[in-house]
Amino acid sequence: MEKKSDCIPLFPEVIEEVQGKMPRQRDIEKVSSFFKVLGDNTRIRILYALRETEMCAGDIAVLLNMTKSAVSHQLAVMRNMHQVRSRREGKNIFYSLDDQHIVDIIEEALIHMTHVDE
Amino acid sequence: MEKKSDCIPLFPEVIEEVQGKMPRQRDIEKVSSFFKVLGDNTRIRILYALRETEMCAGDIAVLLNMTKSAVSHQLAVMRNMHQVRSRREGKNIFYSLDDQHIVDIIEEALIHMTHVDE
DNA sequence: TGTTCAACTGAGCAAATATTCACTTGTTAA
DNA sequence: TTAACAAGTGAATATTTGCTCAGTTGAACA
Repeated sequence: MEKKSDCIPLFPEVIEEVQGKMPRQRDIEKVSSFFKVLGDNTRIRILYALRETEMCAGDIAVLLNMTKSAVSHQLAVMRNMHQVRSRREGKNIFYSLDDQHIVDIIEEALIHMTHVDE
Repeated sequence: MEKKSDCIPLFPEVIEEVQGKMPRQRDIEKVSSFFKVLGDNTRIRILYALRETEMCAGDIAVLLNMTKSAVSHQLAVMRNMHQVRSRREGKNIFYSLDDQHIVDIIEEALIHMTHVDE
């Protein structure tokens, strides 16, 4: 691997120790990808909507005042990340949160943010 | 507010009820901004490094094999979001995680992601 | 005071990404 | 089978954003 950093190590032993305790790049990538999907206004609004009840795609678009295409694209992203799941019923496709884990995360985030003044 | 959605409400009563339970846009913005900062490979690596110990900016750059400028920019973003804090000691500036909350979040995320097969 | 070094910062650029637009798919009912 | 409608999709566009480059700031020490 080529050297890109323009810094001289100040505490090489610290760097080495931390180096050894870093998670695998593969796992880090998973974590940041997961958070990246949460880091968008539209997608977070969809999650907070689905926290209340399942909804069909078109109604989500109405709720968020967006086109169904834009919503569809975002739902696909969230489905790939297993944050939402879908179920077809006739012409409609209903979306809901994929599991309890995602509920916990957005619930806790909201509590934290609401209580942070600024 | 202008109408942008190209969909006809299928369950207007559901939409209205969810509408009433949505968090304030202000809070939603805070949450998504917070996650957006977590949704980057470089920044997540910095957080996992600081989980072990405080480090000075240059050593973080060496650890991640990046320029100090690139790291500095990201540290500024994270400092603004209160995810890391800094402390000057002579010519060095040491960075550490801002509070226990951020530790919990990245800890739980890692556990979750590590256990998700794919 | 002047030099050195760690770190920060603003402007610019290249890559990533959210939305739009036009079109396709899949289902229901006439 | 055809019409109507909900939803998905690919390409194009516009915006966001991470990194580089060049220069600045602040602290230690000769």
